[in-house]
Amino acid sequence: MSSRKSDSRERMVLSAAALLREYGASATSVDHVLAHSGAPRGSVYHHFPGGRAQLIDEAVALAGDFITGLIDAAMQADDPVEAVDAFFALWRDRLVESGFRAGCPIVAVAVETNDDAPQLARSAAAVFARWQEALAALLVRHGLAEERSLRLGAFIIAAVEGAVIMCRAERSTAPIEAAAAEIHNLLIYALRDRPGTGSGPRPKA
Amino acid sequence: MSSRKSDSRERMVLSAAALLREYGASATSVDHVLAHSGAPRGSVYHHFPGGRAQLIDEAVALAGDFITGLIDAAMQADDPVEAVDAFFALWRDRLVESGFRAGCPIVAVAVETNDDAPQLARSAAAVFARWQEALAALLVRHGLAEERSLRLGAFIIAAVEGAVIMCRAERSTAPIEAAAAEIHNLLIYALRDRPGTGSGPRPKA
DNA sequence: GTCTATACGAAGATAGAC
DNA sequence: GTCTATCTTCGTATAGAC
Repeated sequence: MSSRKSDSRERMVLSAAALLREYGASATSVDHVLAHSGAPRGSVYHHFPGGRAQLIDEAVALAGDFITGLIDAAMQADDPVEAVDAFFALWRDRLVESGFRAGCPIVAVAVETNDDAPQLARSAAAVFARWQEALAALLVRHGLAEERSLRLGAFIIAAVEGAVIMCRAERSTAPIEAAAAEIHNLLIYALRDRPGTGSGPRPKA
Repeated sequence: MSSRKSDSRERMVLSAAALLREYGASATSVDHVLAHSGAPRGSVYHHFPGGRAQLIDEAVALAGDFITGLIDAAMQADDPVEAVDAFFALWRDRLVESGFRAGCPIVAVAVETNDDAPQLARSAAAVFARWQEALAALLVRHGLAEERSLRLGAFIIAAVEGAVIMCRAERSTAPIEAAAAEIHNLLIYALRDRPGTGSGPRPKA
């Protein structure tokens, strides 16, 4: 090639995503990303002419795609209830492994974004929509109506995200385990009531 | 009295809470609070020797108490399902009235807080715990076991908070309405299954 | 693509007068 | 309780050399 491509750019986006997870959007400054990635300061605006906003935006897209992959993998389970259980377990493990420091990078951007960066809110919303569709597709495959499936998809994401915030604040897995157990119950009820099906497994205590 | 007490202090805490709701924790700077409240700059550290952290902390407590009052009022409904429906309606109305600008001030602090202000995470967690207890008390009064009631309390808060974040990002009430409908269903199932009770109302579509 | 240096503004916090 | 002035640090962004 005419010029050797460095990996600074990629490393910066990865670092930004990692910092978003653990420290939030405001704390994900250009300086911190440079320190975390080891990328050279001189090339920041060469790689990201849109400045910090572009960097954060790309980190949201990258983290969103990564988690979408995890969801898609979890949704391969035969039993839809098990699949959603696995989705919750994923987040619980992230919390525990990080000592309750790792939250959701998309939530961080969605919460801290204000009117002067409307693109970031749109990017976050797009990620949520993609996750919702992945969850809804699973439920549709198992016989639920599309409208109900989309509703449950949004609901599951809301429950996970809210629970992750609570777990970080109180440094405990209790909220996400409560959410997982209750979503588990609800899905069993929902799948049991679907047309043309005998009674399925009993809900948990 | 020996010295006339001004209301600058109270106004500053109120302004801080309002700014937390709409713009998040990082954007709730001392300057913005002063501009919003009209309080005099010279007396900030007279009223808040702990500086900005103390101001935010008091705003969390104030906003937390305010919302606790709203929850307690909603919980007075005879039917627990109606009570929780009212709780969701409360948040939905706040979103709509504010043009999807108002989120939850407690979540803002919980998400944006990092290791160098651990007290803020604790304050946020304390508010969540208080809300959880208020919701659980309602369910216990209507016959659910204490453990299940606390679990449902945490779950409902997680669902509300997650849904509010999604609603703000996509500027739509769909996520919180999905959460409200599914929690409604789940509560009907939970109350129907409680010991010594005939079948109650049917779940929504 | 990367370097150093720097401009510019915002934010938290303090000092000392009134 | 309130004022003005100031210090320091941090963060974004740009300039111009290499």
